[in-house]
Amino acid sequence: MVKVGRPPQDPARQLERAHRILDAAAELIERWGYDKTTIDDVARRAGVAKGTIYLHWKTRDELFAALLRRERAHMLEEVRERAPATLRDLVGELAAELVRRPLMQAVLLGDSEVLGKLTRRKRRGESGLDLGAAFEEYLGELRELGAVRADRTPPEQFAVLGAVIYGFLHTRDIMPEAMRTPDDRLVELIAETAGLALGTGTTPSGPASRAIGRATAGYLDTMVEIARHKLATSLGS
Amino acid sequence: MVKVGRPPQDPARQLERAHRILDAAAELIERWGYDKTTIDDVARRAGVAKGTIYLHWKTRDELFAALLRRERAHMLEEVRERAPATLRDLVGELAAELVRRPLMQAVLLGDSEVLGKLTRRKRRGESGLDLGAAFEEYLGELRELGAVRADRTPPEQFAVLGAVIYGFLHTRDIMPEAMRTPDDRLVELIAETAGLALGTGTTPSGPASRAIGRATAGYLDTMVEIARHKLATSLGS
DNA sequence: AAATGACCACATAGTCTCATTTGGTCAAAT
DNA sequence: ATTTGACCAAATGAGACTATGTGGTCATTT
Repeated sequence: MVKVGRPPQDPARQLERAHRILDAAAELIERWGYDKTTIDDVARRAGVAKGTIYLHWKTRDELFAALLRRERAHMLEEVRERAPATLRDLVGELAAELVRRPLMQAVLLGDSEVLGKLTRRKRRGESGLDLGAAFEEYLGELRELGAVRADRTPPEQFAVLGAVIYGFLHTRDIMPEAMRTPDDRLVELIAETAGLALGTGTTPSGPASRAIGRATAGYLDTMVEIARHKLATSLGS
Repeated sequence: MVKVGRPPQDPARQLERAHRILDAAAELIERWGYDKTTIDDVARRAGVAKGTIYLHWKTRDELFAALLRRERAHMLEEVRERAPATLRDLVGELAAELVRRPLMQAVLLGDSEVLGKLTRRKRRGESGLDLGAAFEEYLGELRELGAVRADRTPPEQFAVLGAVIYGFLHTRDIMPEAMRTPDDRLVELIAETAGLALGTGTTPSGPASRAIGRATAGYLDTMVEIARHKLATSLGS
């Protein structure tokens, strides 16, 4: 009884290859934009044949969806690792990640230079809605803990936060590079503005403070979990 | 000695005609956008011949520049009339005017649907810079009066304000109409956010309060003056 | 002098054709 | 069982030419 055919591959190697392909895609997209990045380019850069890419994803769009999901998952994981304990800090960490992640920024701002034809498709498709729902829930908790103003509904709070983050990031990349606020200062301004706009301005008591930290950690756990799950789906596991 | 030729026209009638032309242009631009609005359309709607328009402005672009300047002057006059006495109220009145003026909003947001090819030209050409300079001066005064936080430079304050206004207005017209915050509530949110983000949170004393009112009125006077002057230039006087 | 609208140069939109590129498949190689 | 790259249909782009529409002018009219 002799063995025939090639033995099955190590799934870990396959995953590693998927990530290598995504790395290649990320570099190319950041440099040339979605429209001008071809599957052949990606394959060449990743050191695999074109067909191999189609072993992982059925279409070009799915490849890029996976890329964006991975980016989001990494971003959220990074934020969670920094363990922000308040809304203000959470926003700060989020902003800090955003300014160093061109892809996430492009998605947030709907930058057609980078996203090309898929500019308007992914926007409210997923990030918008369930990210919004979970966040509003989190805001509700904070409100009961007296950590955010009670004179606005959670959807309004969410709108405020969205406007602040969106506004700062967009004006940033409209500005002539010369007179641009340095990134780290910008992040501070975003965090502080969000804190002032949403917070109550009072210092919470010890127990309340711990509860706030727990709520924030919980929110991040949820988000990371969702992001990871969606990523896993996109990597075909 | 007999009179020859046609008697000179009443300058007041000419001005009235210029405004009629601008009215026509405004309606058409708001409806069809800059690119799709032709001089012929404007002439027909205003009830004058095409050549007449060129008696007022040398090029199409100058006509539209005049239109935008008139709009801005009207907006600022309106705001001044409401006599806001604090930064918060100033922002509120400004926002209220913006949400009801599609053209100003288009300029602020760089809406290419409306502005077409001239999207990126007028932006930092004038509104951006000298509006910015005068505003930063005003912020400096408020700061010395203890009405705004001293932990940020005026350019930073300006950036914050820009981001807030920009962010709210942009997210507003991205949103599906259904789940949009009502305009009046949105204006409140903008004003309040700006107040919280820039203000010191303290209630100023009587004299300080009056000084703040005076500074605000002074700023508006300056802006109205500049706007009127530029408008006058654009109407060929 | 003031106003007009026929007129022109020119940019843009449309159409057709031909050459190249690209997403996706699959028989062959390992 | 995996991986590959030659292969194909379909999309995209380049080129050449025409039709249309538009900003701006100016001889003519009032």
